[in-house]
Amino acid sequence: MFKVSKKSQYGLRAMVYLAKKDSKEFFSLKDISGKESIPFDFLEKIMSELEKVKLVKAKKGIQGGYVLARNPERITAKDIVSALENTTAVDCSFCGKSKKCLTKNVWRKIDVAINKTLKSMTLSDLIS
Amino acid sequence: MFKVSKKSQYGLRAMVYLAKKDSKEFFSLKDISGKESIPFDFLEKIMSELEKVKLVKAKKGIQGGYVLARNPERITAKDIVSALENTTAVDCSFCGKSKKCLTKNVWRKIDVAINKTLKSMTLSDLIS
DNA sequence: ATAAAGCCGACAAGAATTGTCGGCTTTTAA
DNA sequence: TTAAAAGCCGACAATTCTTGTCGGCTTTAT
Ligand code: FES
Ligand code: FES
Repeated sequence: MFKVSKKSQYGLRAMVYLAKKDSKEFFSLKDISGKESIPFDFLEKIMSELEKVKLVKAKKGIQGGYVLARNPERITAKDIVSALENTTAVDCSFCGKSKKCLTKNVWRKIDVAINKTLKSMTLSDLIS
Repeated sequence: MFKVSKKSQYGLRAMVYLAKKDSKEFFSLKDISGKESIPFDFLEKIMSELEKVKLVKAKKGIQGGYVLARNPERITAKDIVSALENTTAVDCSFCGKSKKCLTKNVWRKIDVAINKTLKSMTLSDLIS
């Protein structure tokens, strides 16, 4: 519970890697997975998801790879994590039955705190 | 990821239930599990863990059950969740290899935010 | 003495996470 | 124009975590 998934760890590390380069150059999965010690096939899925939400651009073929889709200061940790996780913190099957639940507020506040924290950090912040 | 476990949901609900009663009376697993729709056997393990860290007192035999070990205003959501979960938010196998990791700060801040939030709410707050 | 409880350890089912594979398409460079 | 380098995609396998169950034991009030 509240444990950071490998997927998000890998995803954020890969994005920070690209942000550090800060160029129009494309970097391949092979390169990223090697430098960041991320399982190649797993990273492929991760980058594919990040591409679908337009955080990175992909190019096929020789000299292909990935590049950030926008400036590091316009990509937050939340953008990345939200793209990779089904981020519905509380999923309570009892909520329907209980008129006014005294515990829901706890989980809601945690949800808010997590999202606020994630939103407050951009890739640019992380590499500076 | 960052999903609230049933275990903590159940644990907190059970503790709030006891806090609402706010008496020296003992309430049985049967009672709590019935009123809060929590699987009996699962709740038994949960309460047993809460007893081990002295958040509740248990009494065996007829008329036995559980009661809060101290005042609701002296029990925080964090006390309860920490007792039930292995709460090491980040567990990164790459940390050893990377001299200075640019992403660790993200996870550390989230950890802080979660704990601060949990710590800020007592059972007494929740039932008022 | 008996019944109502909690205690404990083992274990089983289910779900989520993590990782792998094979074959496909696109792109570039020789 | 063809071969190699890359990304794309869907399926699936391994592992781990969560959730739940069970049987037998001990303690306690009546
Ligand atoms: S009833 Fe769903 S969180 Fe309380
Ligand atoms: S290397 Fe472990 S969190 Fe970055």
